[in-house]
Amino acid sequence: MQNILNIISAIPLFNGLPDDQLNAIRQITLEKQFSKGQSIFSEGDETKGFFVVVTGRVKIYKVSSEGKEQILHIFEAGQSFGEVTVFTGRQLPANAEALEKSRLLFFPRSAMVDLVTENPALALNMLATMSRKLRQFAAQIESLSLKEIPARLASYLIYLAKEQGTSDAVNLNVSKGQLASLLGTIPETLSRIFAKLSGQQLIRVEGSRITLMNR
Amino acid sequence: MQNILNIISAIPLFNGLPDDQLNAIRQITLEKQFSKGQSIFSEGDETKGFFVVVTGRVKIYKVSSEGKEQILHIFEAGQSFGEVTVFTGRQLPANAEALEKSRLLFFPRSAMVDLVTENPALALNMLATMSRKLRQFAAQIESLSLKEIPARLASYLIYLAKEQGTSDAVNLNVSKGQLASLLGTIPETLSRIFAKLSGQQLIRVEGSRITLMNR
DNA sequence: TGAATACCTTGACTTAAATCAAAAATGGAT
DNA sequence: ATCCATTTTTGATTTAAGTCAAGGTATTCA
Repeated sequence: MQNILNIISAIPLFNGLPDDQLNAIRQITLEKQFSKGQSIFSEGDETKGFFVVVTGRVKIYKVSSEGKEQILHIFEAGQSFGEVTVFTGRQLPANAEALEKSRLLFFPRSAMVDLVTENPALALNMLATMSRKLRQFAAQIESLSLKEIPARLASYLIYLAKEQGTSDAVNLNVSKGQLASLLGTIPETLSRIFAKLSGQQLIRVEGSRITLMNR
Repeated sequence: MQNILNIISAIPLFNGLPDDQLNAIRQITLEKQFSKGQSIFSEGDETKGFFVVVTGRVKIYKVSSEGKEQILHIFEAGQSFGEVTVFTGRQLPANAEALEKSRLLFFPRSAMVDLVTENPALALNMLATMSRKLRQFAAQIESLSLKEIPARLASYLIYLAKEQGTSDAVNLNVSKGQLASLLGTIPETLSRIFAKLSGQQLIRVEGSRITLMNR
């Protein structure tokens, strides 16, 4: 098993913190394992702390009264989630589930509040992290309400290409059903859009590998 | 004119701060006036700081390439906006415009970062404020993608009733056109939905006064 | 007061996407 | 490999909401 201190120091949230602070953080860290499909927390649960992904992937989602699922975000290694209510102490606003076998670090709420209080650099890091999330959410709201689905898919593919450092071919890191939920639609519709865009020679779809032929 | 210190101490963001800190904040505060319809900042502008509404109302919105507007939020007295990029130093992700004659306080970025660094209580307040915004955004994403428009309108009316402390009658604080944008739709559609719900005796619409007859 | 402007509503039509249903493809597990 | 379960695709249909166009109602300002 990898040294927890090494893992912690590599997490963007804790970037640039002095060693004694990293050590203090290690003291309060708990390690948790989740298997594929396992629930991490549910909407309405009380906040106990927040998580950082060490390995694996976690989806954050909401479910409508009719059972339709909307994915808010998918978090990968190094990213934190669940901190939204750590500082307001309310109920969690969404569900979290492991998309695959995942190793997470857990930071209990009150200990974390203490640490942030004592450590301005940590507070600034957390503020920056939350700012980034707010920006992403604003983009997602824009996308959901202003763009039709082919345009949402296009921006997502371009975002993925940037993410993966490739300019013309991307690997979907989620199933097409999950992607549909992330884009705010359903698998049937997404499938038709893939077919349409392929027909127009805009993309080429080979399983979960998509080639962009015309940005 | 009201004492700036009094105003600052009444802002939720600065709740519970000691007097010397409030004084330090006053030192960096600038006061700005905006007339109805005046732009406060635009998407892509560089971040210079953030704002708190003293009087008036401000809308934060995005515009699609076809010119359709989506309101992300409307801020009223005591609420802050624009802090999303103060801690990451990137371009502003949306536009801000005064909905009416508004008096705002402006807090320059670098001075604010210094203050937060020196004052853990302020850092926690800011974290709590941003958490609340993240929660609201998550709710908005859910609403936009999981609910059809009559349901979005219903939740907004119920939210307004709670906000205004009335159980059965609410006053729309925005024009119906603005409300349409806030709900992610267009005035025509909203108008039809008002007509439909009135026909079903679920609400009664008298100008900007809505009576809820059946929650 | 009356004109001008902005705001709101209604109607006819179009369209994007959801639903329902079923077939095809994929991918593990034995 | 073969079977089973899940995921993905395709087809027919429905539906909610957007578009375009025109009329009505307020509001504001001179």
